[in-house]
Amino acid sequence: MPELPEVEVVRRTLAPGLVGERVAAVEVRAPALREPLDAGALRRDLEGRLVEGLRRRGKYLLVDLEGGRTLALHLGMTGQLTLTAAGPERPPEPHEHVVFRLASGRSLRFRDPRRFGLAFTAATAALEADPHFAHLGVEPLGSGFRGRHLAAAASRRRGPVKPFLMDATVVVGVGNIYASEALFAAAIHPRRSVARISAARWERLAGAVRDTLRRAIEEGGTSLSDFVDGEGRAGAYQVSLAVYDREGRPCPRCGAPIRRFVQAGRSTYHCPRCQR
DNA sequence: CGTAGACCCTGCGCGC
DNA sequence: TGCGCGCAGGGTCTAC
Repeated sequence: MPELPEVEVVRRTLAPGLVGERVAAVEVRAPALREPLDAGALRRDLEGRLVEGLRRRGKYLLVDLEGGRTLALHLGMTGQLTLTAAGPERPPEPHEHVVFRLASGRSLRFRDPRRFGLAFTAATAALEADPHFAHLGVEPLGSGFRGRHLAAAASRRRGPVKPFLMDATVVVGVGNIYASEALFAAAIHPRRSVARISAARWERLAGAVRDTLRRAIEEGGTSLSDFVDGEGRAGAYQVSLAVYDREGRPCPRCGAPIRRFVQAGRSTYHCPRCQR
């Protein structure tokens, strides 16, 4: 579910209610997500501390805390981060694995049924060296992301362009939905070899990735089944999807039926007429 | 070295 | 209605 746009939407909707707040208590209710939760470290690094800022790196949400530590959260496939409303606290729902109680009386809830998510802390100043981040590639919405960057990364690689685009060591944040969507926008076939893409097409693809992600953020993200923002609201970009989850439906550009096939174990959607 | 496949986990929709 | 199967937006590890 959560690719870069969804994580960015969560960041933007959480920031007003979270930044400047103080963490009163941390309750760990499930022992393990993708990695075991270190309840002691979470309490030590968060309790009594002010939240100084909210950032994003790829699909990670970064909560900077007073005292030089940062809480890193990853939503995996089904993760949700929501702030409870002011007033009496509701009891935790199923799959709410971590509850961050705030001094205001509200709380930040981390819910993740499939438990592919992550929650851990690290020194703010040394985040880039953390094994979770050290290998990550460029931010697609940053100034360093151009066709040139993709072409350079591709020169050391083989194989089809769609899994390449989803490789976080190349560029971060592009998951299964937006890889299909960006390739459609750039009119590039997902099976095309990275060795057979011209400089002009790499430039077009980089632009398509940027535009697709930006538009999805503006629309509040894609809610196919369970994505919600920091206030519990669904996104709207699912109605703007051109190809993803639209097998058999007409291509919005030419009307040909959208096709689905499996690539590196994931569903890929494309228009066989528009994408070459 | 790079790529393909299995695997982690729960829930849902579908066909029978 | 109930059951089994396939599939799902993430990433990592192993085997080639």
